[in-house]
Amino acid sequence: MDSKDLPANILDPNCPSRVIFQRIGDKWASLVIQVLGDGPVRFSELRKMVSVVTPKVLTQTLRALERDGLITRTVHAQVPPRVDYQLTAMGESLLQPLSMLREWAESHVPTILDARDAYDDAQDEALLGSST
Amino acid sequence: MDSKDLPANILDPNCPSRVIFQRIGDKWASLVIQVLGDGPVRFSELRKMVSVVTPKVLTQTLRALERDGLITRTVHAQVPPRVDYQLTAMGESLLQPLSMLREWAESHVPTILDARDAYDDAQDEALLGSST
DNA sequence: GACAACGGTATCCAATGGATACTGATAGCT
DNA sequence: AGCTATCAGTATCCATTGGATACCGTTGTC
Repeated sequence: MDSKDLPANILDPNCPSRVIFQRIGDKWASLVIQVLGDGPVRFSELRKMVSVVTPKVLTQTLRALERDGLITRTVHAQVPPRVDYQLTAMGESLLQPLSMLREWAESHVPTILDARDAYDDAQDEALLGSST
Repeated sequence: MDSKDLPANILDPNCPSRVIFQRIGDKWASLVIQVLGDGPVRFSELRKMVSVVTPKVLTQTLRALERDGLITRTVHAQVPPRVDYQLTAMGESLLQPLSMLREWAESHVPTILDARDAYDDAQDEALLGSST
């Protein structure tokens, strides 16, 4: 069997769902969306809340999210400028799946840290053993 | 208020949950885990199923997942060699949150593609307008 | 003894991410 | 009038990562 029996396949590199899946998994995008879950936030606030992201990368992330229709960008004609970012309805629909992931991550922190320690110790021993 | 009233905070760059959250969001890791959801798979099979990933990057991904205790690596003493990768119990517990994300991605493909087209068209027009 | 199968490494180059400095408009202070 | 601060970004440069490709070691088969 091949991948034909899967529906809208994320495993197919030509399937747009894969691209979208990876946009969600982007290092900063998912954090931004979760921050915006509480309402509109302006650029400088986002920078503080999603620490530590450089302005260039934050801009890239926001543009990508805007392009995909997950957030809106509202410029207020003021000086100094004020730009608000806000989730769209589609963006909000991402909050729940994302928060499940976040909960998973938070609840498995200790187990994973233990696994890392054990793995690293095993590596160290293997190295020591091979040199003696 | 600051971030103190959030529990195990993903937004805090010093919190391990953030690192773990981003490992899950890794471009290849999440795909590998979903492929392994159906049972153990050997290296070369993984390469085919998670197309298109280079061996170097696949190895990096697998080592990282192994280190975090999400998968196990089993070497069979054969020639040619056979190495199976398999989810641990913790790895399996990730399947459900991941599949929710996958379902979200798959179901929103058309909307997002439309949003992209609209955005790109608007950009094009803005460019044309500014040059005339 | 050449070749194929498998699970990787090694090497090199391109793309991405990140640190830092800077811009442009204006309001407020001195 | 000039200096400074605020804000939302750009511009520039460098480090890290990701990716393409070639190659390796082992052993069974021809």
